[in-house]
Amino acid sequence: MNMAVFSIKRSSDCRNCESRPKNVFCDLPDEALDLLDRHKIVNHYKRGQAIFHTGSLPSGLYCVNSGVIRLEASGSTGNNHILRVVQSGGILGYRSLFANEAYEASAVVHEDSQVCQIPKPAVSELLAKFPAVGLKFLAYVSKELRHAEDRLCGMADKNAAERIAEALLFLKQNFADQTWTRKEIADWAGTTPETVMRTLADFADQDIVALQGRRIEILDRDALVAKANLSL
Amino acid sequence: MNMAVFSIKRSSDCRNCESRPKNVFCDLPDEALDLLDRHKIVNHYKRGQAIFHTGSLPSGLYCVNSGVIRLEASGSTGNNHILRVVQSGGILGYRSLFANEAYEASAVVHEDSQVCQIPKPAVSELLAKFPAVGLKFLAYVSKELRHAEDRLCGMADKNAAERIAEALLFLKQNFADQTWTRKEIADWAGTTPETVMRTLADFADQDIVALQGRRIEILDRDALVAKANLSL
DNA sequence: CGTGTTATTGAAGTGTATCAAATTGCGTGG
DNA sequence: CCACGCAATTTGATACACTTCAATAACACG
Repeated sequence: MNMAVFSIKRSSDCRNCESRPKNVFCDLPDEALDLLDRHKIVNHYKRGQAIFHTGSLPSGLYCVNSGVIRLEASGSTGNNHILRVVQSGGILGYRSLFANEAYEASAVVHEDSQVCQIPKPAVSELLAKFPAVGLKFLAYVSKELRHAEDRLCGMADKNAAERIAEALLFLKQNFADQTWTRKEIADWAGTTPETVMRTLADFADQDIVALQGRRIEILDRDALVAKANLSL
Repeated sequence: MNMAVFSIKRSSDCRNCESRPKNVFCDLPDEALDLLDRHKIVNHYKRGQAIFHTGSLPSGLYCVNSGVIRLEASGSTGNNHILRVVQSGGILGYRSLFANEAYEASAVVHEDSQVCQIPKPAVSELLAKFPAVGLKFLAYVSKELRHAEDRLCGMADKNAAERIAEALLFLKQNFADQTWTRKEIADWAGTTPETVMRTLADFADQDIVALQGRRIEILDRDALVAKANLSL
């Protein structure tokens, strides 16, 4: 919950940013990248730090350079939910900014990260001068909407084991070298750490995963896919 | 499941469309409205008809002129889910079009509707010539994303009664003169018709709602809000 | 005025949360 | 670098909210 940023500096330039080929700014002309360069603020965050908090108003976009960040929404009852997980090439804070709403979730650093903040006025200027960026974002948000609605359906007609299998596939596939606690898996799958544990033990019995301490290794990906009962 | 459209005609013009002030096209210049007018196709659909189906590819946008349309996703187990409900001023098919994906849900007419179809090329032209439209859509999709993620959290840490109370508030508030079956309420709230029934009976006992046959009248809105335990 | 759909109520079964307690593993500071 | 302390894991027992199945009643529609 420490919001302090332990290092602020101007990075060299966006043109050579290794995360750019993977994000919405991938094929911008140099002029646009210069615009970003002039206004961006490079920040470094350590694990556990929050980049922004639920309820506060967005002041710009966050472009993740390196590291991993969780988007967590905290329910009224104290339960947390991991809405999204973002890494190099991902963007944070776009939903609230474009909808002109307060943040619905907090961005918590999962692995030490370098993040560029692009102030709101610079984003506006970018969108005004390069409309193609807006369309890129439109596609990005639209895909995220599908993802959210998919999960919504899954919460309703999948059981805990199916959702946990799905969570394992998602987390391990996209963030292979990260460690995820039982609670984090539960917060993603919409269940409890105990149920995650029992399900993992069950999967281990069937040699689908291997549990070595708190590490989880997927042994039989196909079996896990079958367990997840994916609709798509 | 009848896809036949029982009437096709060109409407007078978008400028005088009574749904426009409520939608993303609200403050477009005349030139843009002319563009829409030249390309749009006005269709009429009857209750139960599908405007598009899960899995098929989008060929344009649908602008709802009048009527009510449900967006239904059918799960693998046969359960349906109502993802969104759209009426005059709403747009359909935008998510798939912008994400360049197949439809994730089917659009089923709930109340006889008049819908304008705007072919994909016309949408592209509109976005290219009037970038502000893209930003409008960006805000629209971003808000929808919040809605979906809100519901996602609700599915995880609310019980059936809370979700049903929420569903009643949503459906009755936005679509006051529509009738909703127990199954439709269940499909929205992520539960079963039986649980909806029992919860409604419970609410009726407490004089929160009145049940007259299959009509539902909300007697005590505040009590229902309390039952829903809204976070926002 | 039938006929199929929706509503309604009951009974039974179970998946999953909850609570609790012991154990393990990890990071931190001495 | 080791030991300590705390957080995460693990397992068990219990409870109950909800689904599921079933059967009757009410309604709406052609």
